[in-house]
Amino acid sequence: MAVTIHDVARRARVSPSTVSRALGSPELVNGATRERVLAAVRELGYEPSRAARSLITGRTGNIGIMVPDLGNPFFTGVLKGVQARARQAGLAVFVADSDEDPVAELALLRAMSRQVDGVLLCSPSIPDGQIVELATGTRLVLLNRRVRGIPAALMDSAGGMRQVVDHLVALGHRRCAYLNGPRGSWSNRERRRGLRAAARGRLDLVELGPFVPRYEGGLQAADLAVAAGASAIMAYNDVMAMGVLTRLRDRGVAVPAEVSVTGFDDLMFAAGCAPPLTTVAMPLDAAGRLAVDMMLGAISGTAPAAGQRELPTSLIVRASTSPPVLRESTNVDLPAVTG
Amino acid sequence: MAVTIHDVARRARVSPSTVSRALGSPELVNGATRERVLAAVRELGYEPSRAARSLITGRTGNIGIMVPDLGNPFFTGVLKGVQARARQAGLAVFVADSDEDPVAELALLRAMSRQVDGVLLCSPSIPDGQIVELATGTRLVLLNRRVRGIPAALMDSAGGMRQVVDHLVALGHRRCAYLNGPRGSWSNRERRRGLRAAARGRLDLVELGPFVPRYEGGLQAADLAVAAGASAIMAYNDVMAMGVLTRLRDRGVAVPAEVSVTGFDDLMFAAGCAPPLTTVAMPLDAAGRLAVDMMLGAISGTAPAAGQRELPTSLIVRASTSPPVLRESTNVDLPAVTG
DNA sequence: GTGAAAGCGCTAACAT
DNA sequence: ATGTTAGCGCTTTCAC
Repeated sequence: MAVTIHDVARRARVSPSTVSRALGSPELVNGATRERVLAAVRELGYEPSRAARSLITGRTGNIGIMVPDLGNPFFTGVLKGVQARARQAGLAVFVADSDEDPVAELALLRAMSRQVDGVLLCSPSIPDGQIVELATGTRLVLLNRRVRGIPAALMDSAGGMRQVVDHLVALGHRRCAYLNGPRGSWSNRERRRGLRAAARGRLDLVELGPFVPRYEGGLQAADLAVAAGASAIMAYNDVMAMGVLTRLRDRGVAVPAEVSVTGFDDLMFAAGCAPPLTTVAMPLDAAGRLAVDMMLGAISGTAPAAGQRELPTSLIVRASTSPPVLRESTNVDLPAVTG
Repeated sequence: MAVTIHDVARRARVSPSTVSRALGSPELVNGATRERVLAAVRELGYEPSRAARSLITGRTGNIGIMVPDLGNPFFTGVLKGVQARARQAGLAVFVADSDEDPVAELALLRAMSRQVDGVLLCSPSIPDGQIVELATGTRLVLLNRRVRGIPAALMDSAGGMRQVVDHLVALGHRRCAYLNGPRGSWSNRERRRGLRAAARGRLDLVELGPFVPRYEGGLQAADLAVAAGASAIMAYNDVMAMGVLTRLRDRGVAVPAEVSVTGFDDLMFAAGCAPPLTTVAMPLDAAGRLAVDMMLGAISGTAPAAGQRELPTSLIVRASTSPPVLRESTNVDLPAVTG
């Protein structure tokens, strides 16, 4: 078996409580004794049992994070920030992937709840009511989702969408398509909300979808957007935008000359695709860290439990957007030729 | 406080031991009693404390996974498989991101060791000796790395590289560049090993680098490869290959007409970049699952502790490779014009 | 088939 | 400043 506090105590010729104190509240023990204890700890390679400790303190030193898909760089970006901040705070991180299955999600959450001090929840799709219910049994901090009364680390998606619209309007676009993400998604609702507000009276907005928020969804959506006569296509996220770019290229539609395309998220490859994608950068890492900080506050009881903090987003302009020159001239010429 | 086994016992009018048995070894308790207990469990929403349980059983029901970078889709791909299989087995997963820092890695491993039954280690860079040492104190399963005597879930990188070489040779390439990944990386050694073995006598091989295995590394490497007169560029991984594609496009070098490019890993965007990338698919998910299975075997003590299993890889041919036609003709023409 | 008792490794009163 | 005691919630002998 592993070395216990008794082994250390025996070796340092003190009682177990002194060892415990030397480790947890060093100021309470005599300097010389402390040295002896610490030496014994080092020699034996002693590491306290978290299980035993948590049994008595009621705290585990662990937090959990639940995400819908570990294959999605959006969530792993957040996870990376969570992990980094948790490490600094001496917390270990449980990760659970619900695979977008709400039933599995609830089960995982239940199983997790007993061995964490709180859980960070990335769940775009489960209903508000269930989240509220969950929050009664488990300390919860929401990520990228706003529910009344539950603390949350948010990213200003609506603001990001507004920046996209401002950009396209400034370029001269008048008729634009939005490719909706999943129907129940909070992110999609937010993005669409910001979009509609910004577009009102300035932009002829065609809403398409919902589509699956993947490459395939983009392939499918591209044709619909072209058929709708949009001079710019705003995709729900970068992955869909990639699909759009591919499909347009295959059909011989020039980007951005004939159609402009925007994404959302600024994933790593957004800079590297062809053409480089104009998109909205989300502060994933910062949001992850913020969520942990809020959790830390909630655990220690110092912070107001229900704060919601929102991080700014920013438009990254690259080469996939331009004024709608060629298409405008096509529109103008064609009637002339035909008529 | 949360509901304990005593609460359930009182409600079901039995002793705590009976509750424990009803949950853990149902066959040992009378049918009617069991029903009563299970009902009480349900009504109270009882969830056993893992901490208390592990204190006595010596098992935690947790496993840990250590990766060098959660921002890298390669590792999150593995993580996804790990998570899925662990969930099936009723294990919870701790995740730690060492951020490629060997010192942090050791510290995290130590901190983790007491609260997991074993750890899955993805560590391309720490020395073999340290891994062996680690394995004495902690149950270890290696991922994508082979160290004598330590169980491991492997992917046949060398075989993947051989397929790349076969493909390029078949297309008629004779002079190819390999862009090395990080110097100390086990993956890079394996890929290079497979490459050299396959290239011997068939290919004029130019080795460049090491480069940082990122987009920027590819940008940098592309120029060197072109200068070296290679008709095909084999990148250490897809992310570097993306950088290569971008740089070549910016310089007006046609892919694959003038230069063929290959990647490694078959990340999601490899199909969506321009041109779609010929690359080697790694069984990330399967490797993650396999590693958990091996861990399960090691924990239950049934499996031979030091097995190493290797999963096959497969070449995915897309549009970034072709016979070196244009370049050949350029080579032929240019001297004629100049001379 | 069920209950009583002991103890896993640790911390937090309470003594000294 | 240090030791003693009790018990966190659970499983597991050992009786019955």
